[in-house]
Order: sequence, then structure tokens, then C-alpha cells
Amino acid sequence: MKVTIKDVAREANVSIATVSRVINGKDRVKKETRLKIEKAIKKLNFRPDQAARTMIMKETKTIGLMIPVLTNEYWAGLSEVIQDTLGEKGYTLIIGSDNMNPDKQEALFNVFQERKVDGIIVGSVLSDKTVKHVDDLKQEGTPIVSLYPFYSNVNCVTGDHVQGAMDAVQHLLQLGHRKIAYIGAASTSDYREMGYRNALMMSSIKMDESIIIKTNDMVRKFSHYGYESINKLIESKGEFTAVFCANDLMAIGAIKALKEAGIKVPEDVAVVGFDDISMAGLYQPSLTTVQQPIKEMGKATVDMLLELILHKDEPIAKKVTFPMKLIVRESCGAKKFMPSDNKQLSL
Amino acid sequence: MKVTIKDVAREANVSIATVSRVINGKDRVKKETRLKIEKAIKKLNFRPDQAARTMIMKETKTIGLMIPVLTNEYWAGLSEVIQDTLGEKGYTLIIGSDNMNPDKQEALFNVFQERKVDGIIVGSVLSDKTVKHVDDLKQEGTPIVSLYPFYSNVNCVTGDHVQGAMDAVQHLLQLGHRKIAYIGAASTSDYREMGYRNALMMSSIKMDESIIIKTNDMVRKFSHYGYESINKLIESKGEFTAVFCANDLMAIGAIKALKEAGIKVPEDVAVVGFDDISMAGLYQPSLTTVQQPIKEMGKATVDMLLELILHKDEPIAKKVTFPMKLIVRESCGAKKFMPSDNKQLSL
DNA sequence: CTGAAAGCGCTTACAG
DNA sequence: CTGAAAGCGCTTACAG
Repeated sequence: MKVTIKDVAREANVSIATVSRVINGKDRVKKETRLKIEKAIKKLNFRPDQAARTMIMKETKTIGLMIPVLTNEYWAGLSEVIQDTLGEKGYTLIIGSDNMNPDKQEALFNVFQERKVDGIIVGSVLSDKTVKHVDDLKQEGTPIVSLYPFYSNVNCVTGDHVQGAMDAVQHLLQLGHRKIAYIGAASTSDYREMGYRNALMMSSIKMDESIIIKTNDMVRKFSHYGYESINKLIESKGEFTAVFCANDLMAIGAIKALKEAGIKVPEDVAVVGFDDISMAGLYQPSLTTVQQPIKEMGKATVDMLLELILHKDEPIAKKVTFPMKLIVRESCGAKKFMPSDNKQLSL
Repeated sequence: MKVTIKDVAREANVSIATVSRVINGKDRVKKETRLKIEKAIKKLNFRPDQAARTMIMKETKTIGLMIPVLTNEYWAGLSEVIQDTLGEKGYTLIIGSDNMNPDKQEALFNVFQERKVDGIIVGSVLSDKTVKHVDDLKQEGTPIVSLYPFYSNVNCVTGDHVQGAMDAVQHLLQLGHRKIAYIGAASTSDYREMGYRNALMMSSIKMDESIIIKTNDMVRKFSHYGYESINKLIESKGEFTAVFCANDLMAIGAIKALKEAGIKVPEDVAVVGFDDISMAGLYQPSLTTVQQPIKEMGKATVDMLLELILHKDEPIAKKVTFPMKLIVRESCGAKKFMPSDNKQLSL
């Protein structure tokens, strides 16, 4: 049978109150008594019941994390960092992936509420239907940290996607590219598209909307989407010498499609991705991409959340932004740009 | 403030006992009363406190899952299936990755015990130090399902790694290969190595230990390990026309090294991987590999665990084995190169 | 069908 | 320094 505090008290010949004191190390306990109790705890292999503890202490030492998918290296990596960091501080993490399904988001919020988590980290993009839970939870006093700066009243840790995308596109510009296509998808990529547009604007390059591919549909197979998008570009006879993709999987799909169409990467077309998943360095050609400081971001997220848990009275939502880092690899390496496209000089 | 069952009782003008009955839908409650209570619950947005419930019901509706790493598509995929399946049945999953660190395994077991999880799924390979927890937990009556057939007294769901590896190597043999190298690592790959050896044996091919690369060290960067292993084979002038790698990441690293050494895949050397991660189909060349039925395995794992939770008296450890599927792609395909790649696109 | 009461395993003032 | 007792938010016999 499960060992309870009573068993320990009996074994050590003290009251349960004293055992409790030893467990929590708060009040003073005579050394002799303490040793006796510690021995009993060890002997019985006693572990205090979290549920009973939770009821009194009003804290569960549990954090909820909501992400879109676990089988995506970015989210898996971030989840792992968050979990490890929380673990060190005695917290347990409940990870929930919602597959971008509002019903699942709803269900997850309910789980978090039932489990009375001490705080919540939201990595998903919430739907209209579920975003109200954020307000409910805030009202209830449950601290929340978001990983996207979507919600004005919620604390947030995020990478500087706009800057990262700008850096990537500016790199292409410096290599001489003028016709740079963009492949992206729904809301998560908005900031990256902004960066793309900003960079072009700042170089006074006229936007060619015909080589900008995006969709509001939920994209599940990013690589497939990248692949299809290139085929669309080719079919529509879009002119481009480079492609900036909103993430690495799209970029890898794009390269595959380009190669199949007999277009060489990077010789004929340069490709840049985003995220620096581990495959980016292994792919052939290896992928130029933008790296997010996942570890630092994960830690900062946990720090911010725990801070919020300790001092619930933060009046204003804080936003912390991390810089991104351009990683230059083969897919758009320092290839010399063919000056064959004379017409581009007219830009 | 948090809404409790008392608030609902007051709002609905009944006793907390009746509210409890409505929540759990067990005893009969007059329809009128029920509606009144349901309205109150909705109005106050009440959710029963899991902790209080747990104390009485002796179940937490929580399952612990221990895996080596989350940033590995195989484990991420399996975790997601397990989580979804459990979610449907009203269970919450606590995922813990131990990074193959015995201390972390220990810590995770402690967390599982403190949280009084209703059951545990072990995907990690346990160290001598931590394997005793399995016995402790079994003694305590906590059901456990393992994802490797290592522990004789523990129920287990696993893929047929031996058969999968045999299929892969037999495929190479059918293509005419006779000098097939093997790249693998620590205990997780043992069964795959067995399959490799079995296949060679059954074809009466003498084992050439000089082209079998393995290690007992913890391998963290599989792709890097595959890369290094090929270089070792090349340095030692090992003769081989094909390589069977114990997982896809090793295979991808191997291909990279082969290419860098001027050896073409699959023309000069065929490569086969294992797992069928999503990148296997996207890599260039795409990877011939062995696919595990992750979804079915995840579901079977959950079913088996819940079964165990319901009927704790299973006398004998059951082992369920799933067949693997060989996926033939370019990296060792019987593929002749088609020069259809000639259509140049004017960009 | 419904309510009063006991009890789950802890923590924490309150006394001593 | 230590113990008796109240109480956390529920569920569930036990009465009615």
C-alpha cells in the first residue's frame, strides 16, 4: 500500500505535524528528531502526496504548455528546454499539442484549468474561439506567457522574426539578387513576410506580388507546401533568382521541386529558409537559414512565467524579443551572381 | 477567486453532495435539480478540482512517459500519438525526456511517484541504477508498459526491429550487394544489428567485422556519428558496396560523407536507413528505410496500459510486436538515372 | 432523490 | 521544539 505521512509518524514515534516540518524544512526541528524522521522516510520510501499538498498550498507546481505540433523540431526543442528549465525549479510540465485545431485548444485549456496549473505558456496561435480563455485565465489570476506578440495584454517572449527575415533577404540582396520570391503561410509567418517586404522596400525594389506565394489555409506539410509553391511559381512563369521561405521545411521542399525542374541550387536559384532545424545543415545543399536562440528563449520564457507566479501583480504586459542569427550555408552561398540578367540593372 | 463546489451548491440551492452527483453522473438526480445545477456550473464556469478528486478517488488520471529525447522525430511522433490517445480517454500525459542521463531518469521516476501517476510508459533504455525503480513501481502496483522488450517482467509494445532490419538487408542482397557495411550504436540498435547479421547468415555470407561500425558510447548526434563512421570505413579501406544504418539520421550523415568523398549514392554505394523520419522522403537522394507503425504502436501502448490500470492482476507480462515495413526509395533503389532532367527553365 | 458527515493526506496557525 | 486540531475541495456510504 501507499505510504502516508501517518506511517512515517508512527515509525518515527512523532506526530504527523513534525514529519511535515521535516519534509518542508521550514520550522525548527530538533536535530535528533529530524534524523529519526529522515531515517523513517528513507526506510519506508515515503514521498509526500502532491495532490494533498496542492489542496492546501494552492499551488500545483505544474505548468501547462500549448504548442501546435510536437513533431516539429522547433517546438520539440523549445518544449524540451522549457521542460528541463522548469524541472530544475521543481515544476512539472504538461505539454499539449493542438494540431491547430480549436477544439483541441479548448480541451487543453480545460485540462489546464482542471489541473489548476500555476501558469501557462502558449506557443499556439489561438483561434477566435479560444482566445477568450486567455482573458478568463488572466482574470482568474493564472499567469500566462505567450510565444507570439499577438495578445496585447499578455506577457511575451519571442524572436525578432521581422529582423531575422530582413537579414536573410538583405543577404540575398547583397549577393546581387533582385527578383526574390517569397513562400510563406498563415499567421505564424506574417512577421517573416513583413521582414521580407521591409528589406525589399528599403532597397527600393518594387514588390512583385506574382512571386509572393502565401495562403491562409492551415499548412500541415510544410515541405510539401514549399514543393507545390515552387511548381506554382514555375507554372506561372514567375521570374526569380532567389527564394526566401518562411521556414526550413518549406525551403527543403522548394529545393526538391527546383532540382526536379532542372534548376540548380544555388547556381540558378538561391534558397533561404528559417529556423535552422538540424536538417538544415545536413541537407544537400546545406541550407542558409535564420536561427532562433531556442535555449535562451525557453529559459527566458520560464523565468518570466515564474516571476509572474511569484508576483502576480505585474500591471503591464512585458515583451521580450530575442535577436535572430543568419546562418550562411551552401543554398545561397557567396556564389558570384551571373551578370547575364542585364535587364535587372534597370531597377 | 477560484470557484468551488460550495459556490455551485449555494448558487443552485442544493447540497454539495448533489452537485457532486451531477458532476459525476453516477447516482440518480431529479432532472429539474440537475438542470438547475448545470446552469449554476455554467454560470460560474466551475471545474472540479482535480487534486481534491484525486485524493479520494485514488487515481490521478495522469500517465507518465519517459523517453530519451523529444527532439527526435520518432519519439516526438510517438509521444504525440500517445498523448492524443490518452487525451481522448480523459487522461493527461506528463512527458519527460532524460537525455540518456541516469540522474534525470531517477528524477523522472520520482516525479511520477510524487504525482502518483496511474501508469507509466517507458521508452528510454534504463540504466542499472534506474531499472530498480521499475520493480519498486511494480510492487507498488503502478502499471508499466515498456517500448523495448528488455525487461522480462514488464508488458511491452515494440516494433519487430530484427525483422525490419532483415528485410532491409535482404533487399540489398537481392539487388546484388554482397559487401554490406553496418553502422549502429549502443543498446537501442542491438536488435537491428541482429537482423543485419541474420540476413547475412541466411545468405551464407561471411561476416566481415571490419565493416561493422558500432559503439557503446552514448550517441547524441546520430547524423554526425554516421558521417564519422563512413570516414572511418573509408580510412580503413573497408570494402563495401552498401551500408545499412541503424537509423535514418545516421544514414543521412553517411550519405553526406560518401558524397564528400566523391562516392555516389546509390550508383557507387547503396544506403539504407531505419525509422522513416519525414526527412527520409525529402532528402536527396531520398532514403530507403524501414518504417515503424508509430500510430498503431502508440495506440496499442495506451490500450495495454489502460487495460493494466483496470485489471491490475495481469499475472504474466505480455509482449506485443508490430511488423515493420520496408520503404524503397532512391538511396538504394533499382533506379537507373533518367536524363529527363534536361528541361532548362529560363528564369 | 437529497443532505449531513466522514475522510482522503497533507500544512499550518495555535497552544503548550 | 512538538502535538492536537482545523481545513483544503472533493466523493461516497449512510440515513432519511
